[in-house]
Amino acid sequence: MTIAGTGGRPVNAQAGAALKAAALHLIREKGYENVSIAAIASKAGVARQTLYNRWNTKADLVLDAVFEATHNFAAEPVRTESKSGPLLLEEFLTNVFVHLNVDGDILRALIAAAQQDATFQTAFYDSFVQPREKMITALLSEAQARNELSPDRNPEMLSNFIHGAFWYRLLNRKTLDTAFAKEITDEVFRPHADVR
Amino acid sequence: MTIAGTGGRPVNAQAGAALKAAALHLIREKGYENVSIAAIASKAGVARQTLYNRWNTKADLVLDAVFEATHNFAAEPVRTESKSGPLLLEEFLTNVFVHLNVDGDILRALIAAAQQDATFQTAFYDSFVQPREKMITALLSEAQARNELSPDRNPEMLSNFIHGAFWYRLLNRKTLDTAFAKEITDEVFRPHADVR
DNA sequence: TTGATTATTGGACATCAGTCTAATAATAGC
DNA sequence: GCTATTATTAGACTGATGTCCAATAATCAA
Repeated sequence: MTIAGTGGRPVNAQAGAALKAAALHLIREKGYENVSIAAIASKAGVARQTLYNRWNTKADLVLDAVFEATHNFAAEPVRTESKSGPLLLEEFLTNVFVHLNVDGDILRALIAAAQQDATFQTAFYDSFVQPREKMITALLSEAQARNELSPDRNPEMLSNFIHGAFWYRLLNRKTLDTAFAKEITDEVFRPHADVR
Repeated sequence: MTIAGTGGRPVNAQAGAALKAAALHLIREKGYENVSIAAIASKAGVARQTLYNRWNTKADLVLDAVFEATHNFAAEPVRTESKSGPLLLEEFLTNVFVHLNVDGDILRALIAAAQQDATFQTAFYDSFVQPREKMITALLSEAQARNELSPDRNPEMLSNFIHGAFWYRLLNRKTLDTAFAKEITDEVFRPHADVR
């Protein structure tokens, strides 16, 4: 443990921003696998070590970059008196799918990286996956409170199903469109028999 | 295009078997990411090029090896007069989860490899993913024919949901146990209101 | 201005995947 | 036995990741 001394050369914030921008630009152009760390550093006009000073792996950098660039995607759906649970879910999923049709390849690469690097896995889960899981869980719980969903159903489990449904399609490169958003919604909010 | 001539040194079948065995052994011991292709070839007592003569990547080799070693896992469920659709599904999922609790790390690595290599992705999907998807689709279609499932539900979509549910948990390293198999089954076969 | 401290840089280094090549080995047909 | 053919082997080579290091640059405190 070193005690932080005073002074010292300050971190160059521009370098970090340039690295994120370079990474996103190159990866959207050539694809995640075809962009080397050296290429990103070079395009950012920065030494390779500077990148490693900030992130452990390419995945950590890209997670940061894509998170920053798309924080408005898959945002908390805006609740309104007039919007029903099914409508909110369908809109949310449609938004997510729009994002995935743009950056789906990057997300597939990040999911892959998470399988190969336990440290990145928890970072990815905590900062990206888990929050979105909770958004849908909350949405479903509220729908349950409004009696749009049977009280004996488990919002967490349903959120698991919902995310699984489109992860599976994303990872197997099947289409994610509005029709699929509707199918998921219909399945979740399918009219059910009264319990006993 | 070369026309296959007669003669020539025959392929050494033992080399292929030794490579598959070495790969499985090393990977189960050290983990997929910690085993190099050179180490597999070395353990098999074979030149590295011999491995490349048979498979394009480590993933292709391991897919072959794990497929061969576990073809009895996730096998077609045995139908019986007395077994209901829910029971068949729950048993099937329980079997799959037993397998995943043994070789889940390998499958996560293969799913990751599929995201990084389009050629492997189709090989993996065609030989491994798709057949299992169809098993569950068939199981659900039969249940539908026996009126255990409403005719307005879509077995293919449900199979997508089911696989997604446990892929999602597998990829996020959450537990896959008998309780989860039951939860999936209950959700799929949940009593529904009559249509209209 | 000087000294301590921290960031950045450029380069070396080990390891790995994947491609390629020349030499050698094992077969079939003659 | 001889030739054509194909598989195997050992090794070289390129490009990539990740680690390490010494030199230099930029700041604070005195």
